[in-house]
Amino acid sequence: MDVTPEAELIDPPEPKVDATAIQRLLLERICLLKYQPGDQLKEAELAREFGVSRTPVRDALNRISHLGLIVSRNGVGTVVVSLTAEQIRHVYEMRLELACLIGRLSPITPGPAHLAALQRLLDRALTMHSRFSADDYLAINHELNELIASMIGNTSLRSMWLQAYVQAASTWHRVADTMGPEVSEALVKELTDLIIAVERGDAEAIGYIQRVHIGYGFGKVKEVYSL
Amino acid sequence: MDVTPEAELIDPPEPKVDATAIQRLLLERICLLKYQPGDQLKEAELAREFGVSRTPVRDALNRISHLGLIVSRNGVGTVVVSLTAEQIRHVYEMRLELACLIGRLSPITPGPAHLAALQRLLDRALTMHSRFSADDYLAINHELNELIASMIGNTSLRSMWLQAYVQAASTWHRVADTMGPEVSEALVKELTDLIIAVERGDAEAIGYIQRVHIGYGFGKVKEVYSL
DNA sequence: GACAGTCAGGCTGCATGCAGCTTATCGAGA
DNA sequence: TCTCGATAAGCTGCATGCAGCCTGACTGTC
Repeated sequence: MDVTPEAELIDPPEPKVDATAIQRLLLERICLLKYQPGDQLKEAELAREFGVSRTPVRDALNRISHLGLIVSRNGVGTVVVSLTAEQIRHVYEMRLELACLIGRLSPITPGPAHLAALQRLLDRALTMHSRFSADDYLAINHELNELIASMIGNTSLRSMWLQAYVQAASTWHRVADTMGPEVSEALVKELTDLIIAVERGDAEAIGYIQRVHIGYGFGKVKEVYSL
Repeated sequence: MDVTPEAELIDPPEPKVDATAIQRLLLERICLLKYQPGDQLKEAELAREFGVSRTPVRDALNRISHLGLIVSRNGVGTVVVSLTAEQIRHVYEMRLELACLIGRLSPITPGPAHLAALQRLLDRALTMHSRFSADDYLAINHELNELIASMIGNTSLRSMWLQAYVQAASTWHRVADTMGPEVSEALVKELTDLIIAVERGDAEAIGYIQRVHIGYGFGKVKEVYSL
């Protein structure tokens, strides 16, 4: 990991990294399973990686601590924790309910931008379908979720939706190994359904499509965690 | 733990204040309207008050920043922000839905401890009823909400319930002035209903009682904010 | 060989100083 | 008098050093 000063001058990969950027990066890494339960997030190490001091890293860790996905203990370290089986079930049961609220609380009708974004995701999903990759699947799913969030009119619901998504995503590390092309097909079908719903301007359908998809994922999680 | 009398006279009455304690205190002050929108939470000032440096204060502020009730801007300061009328409506609509989920997602049957706590709150509410005080009302309501949260079995729902409560509570500063004995009566009725439900072991009723109460509060908020 | 005690290494929590940004105030010029 | 620019004060963001707490390894003893 030692880098010569010369190499450091040559390799400044992340310009302008502040606490907010670090927060987003850490959360993304958790969702994309770059960090998995048990991994240690050492402040000094992350500070070196981002080329900053420990302070903004600490700030970022504090800001995402409310999600319950990381725990800092004095003298020990900051580790990514795995939700208990009960917590996982609770999060998924909650997501099923939240999905149904998307169409009921201040629904917004998606525009052409949403449709185009969905088309792009569908293209990527179809491309991946020929050669499945868990990482790609997670990335597409991640972007899809943010897109769905942007279609949620109720700001409070949107916040909780994103929160529950991150918590659920953090549990997929044990599912990722068992994932095959069938989840890719399910993703294609989900995106197709969403595109149809958006084309028809059926905002209410979006939530229910999400509910179906979450239920599907819940089933896979149940198997792995024997809930 | 023993302190010399001299030190006790000099020292502030808050021993062992770390970032977690400051976090709880700040949130409580927001819920109890000690801090209102527009107020500045200066790190240095809070640090002096709690007898610590700016660092744990910063950590506490960062941890509660996800609620959207405070905003820090470089060079300006950290201020308590007022939710927009739309956000307030969204939070309340969300709380109405969350209340209905209490009895559906992993309901837990309250025990004698919950009943006793409710009785104590009812006593305090009845005492206050003879001489109304907005501060006392908010304090009782605050403790009641934490008690309700302890009756929510689904951990994810509990977290979101508390989150939505804090956001709603931060908007009551404009309602507090118009509050009179009638809200005290409503609180007494709510507590009475809750006690009856708990005595009957009717866990499902708790959520619906809450929903009624939230709807009542929503009505008052609507008037003040002309939603 | 087993076990308990000790010590060193490493990590987070906290204190403190500096830099950068923003705003308000004051003064000079038109 | 009004306007605009400079300046100073204050706040947050960041860097850095120290203290306290855990843990794991090592060693001396039984």
